[in-house]
Amino acid sequence: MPINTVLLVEDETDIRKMLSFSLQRAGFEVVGAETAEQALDLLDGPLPALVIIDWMLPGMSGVELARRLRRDALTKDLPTLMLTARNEEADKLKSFDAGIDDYVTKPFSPRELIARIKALLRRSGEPEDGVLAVGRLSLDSRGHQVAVGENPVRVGPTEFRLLELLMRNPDRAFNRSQLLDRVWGRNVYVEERTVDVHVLRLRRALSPFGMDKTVETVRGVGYRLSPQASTG
Amino acid sequence: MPINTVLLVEDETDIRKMLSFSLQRAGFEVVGAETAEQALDLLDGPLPALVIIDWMLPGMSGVELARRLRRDALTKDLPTLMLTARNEEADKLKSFDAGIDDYVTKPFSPRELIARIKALLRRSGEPEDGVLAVGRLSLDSRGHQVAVGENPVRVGPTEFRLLELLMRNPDRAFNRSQLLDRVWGRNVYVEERTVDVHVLRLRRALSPFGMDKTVETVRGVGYRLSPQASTG
DNA sequence: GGGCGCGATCATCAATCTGTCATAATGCGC
DNA sequence: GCGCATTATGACAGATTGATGATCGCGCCC
Repeated sequence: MPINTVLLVEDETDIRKMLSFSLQRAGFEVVGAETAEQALDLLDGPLPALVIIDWMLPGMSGVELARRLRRDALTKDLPTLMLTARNEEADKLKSFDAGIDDYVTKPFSPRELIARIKALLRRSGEPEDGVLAVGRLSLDSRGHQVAVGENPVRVGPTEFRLLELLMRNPDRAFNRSQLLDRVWGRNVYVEERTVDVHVLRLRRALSPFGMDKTVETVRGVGYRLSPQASTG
Repeated sequence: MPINTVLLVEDETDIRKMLSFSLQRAGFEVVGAETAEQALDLLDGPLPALVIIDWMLPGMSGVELARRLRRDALTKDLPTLMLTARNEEADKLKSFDAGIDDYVTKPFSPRELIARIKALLRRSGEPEDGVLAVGRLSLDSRGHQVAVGENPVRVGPTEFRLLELLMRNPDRAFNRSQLLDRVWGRNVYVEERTVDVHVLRLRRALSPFGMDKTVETVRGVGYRLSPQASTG
């Protein structure tokens, strides 16, 4: 289930097909489910970006499904949108109470639905941008933190930027000049050999976790981050 | 502007008062603005949790205001809700296009409005009851109280807002400029180093409970609240 | 008017980071 | 194995950056 996937839980085949078509036109991947149970099964795999739930479902109701999603830590942040034929205040409140993020009443125009979906996705947008990971090594650029597994790793500012560049470009070798340009900034006069020292310091910080081999020397060229070597 | 504050941009006094009343009953602090311009001024200070915008405003329109909020890095994540007397599809689309998160048509019931507000805040990760918790540390934005376990912690107003921001964004590093913008408000001329002093005072208030390590220094950047370090 | 709480600055001290060098170690071609 | 080229490492002095204590001023309440 790719990132721009929408899980559509709707038992009526016609409506499901129609919606699938509209959603696909708008650039979404659509995965359909006919029942809440089937939806829950699908959610055991990779998560979609959003779940659209029909109010009336055979078996477990849409509201109950929403409630379950909200209860499970894994799915509780999934944006959800309720689809319903009824337009009653009580139903709306019940939906919101179940943790639904938005509520659309049939008949609705596909355009409105798309607009609402986009608004929802914008809000839930990209909360976890900036977390790079290579093997057990992770770097959170927003939080300015490096860790191996659960263990935080202390690195200085320069080593942080260096690692960040390398992690953004795994398996790519940089020569010292490129590293100076991109980590230190252009027009900064620093001896090329200085790079070596910072690579050393970075390796030293990673070595207690056996990840020092991850930053490889490319003789005659420079350095490279190699995901392979992480399983050292 | 405490965290559970709602900024209400509505030029008609009667409606503004009515809504303020409902919102306050529901536990929100309300700050009113009569024009988009006034709202923008207010948003130079500490940010509210949500902005409610009337479609029709004298001067800058509600849609334009929404668009501006979306454009500014500081306010682009603020949940927004549009209030309108019109119920036309085109308007809705225009609103969503301007980055509005939800859209409520007059006449609406206060209950529905509250329900939608709560749904929005839930999505943006805002606890509705105003109690944030990180480890044993808890902060009640409504009651303006901080505690570690059962022990209340005395902190000054500025330290409170600072902690509030950090607790809402755990594991995220802020530089001093961002902290000044979001805690002190924009266009407030305050020395960057002043942040250090308030961080110090905050740590000092937390240290009797061993929670002072929770506010971490990110050298060369600023500060970060780390749930990990709380188990000190 | 005189405490009092709070907030902003400043000066100073301490911790950490940085770039560079000298020297040891290593890899590589022959 | 040899010698050259390249990289790793330890040490260091200066420069940055953060922590801390003290001070000053302001608004408020008695």
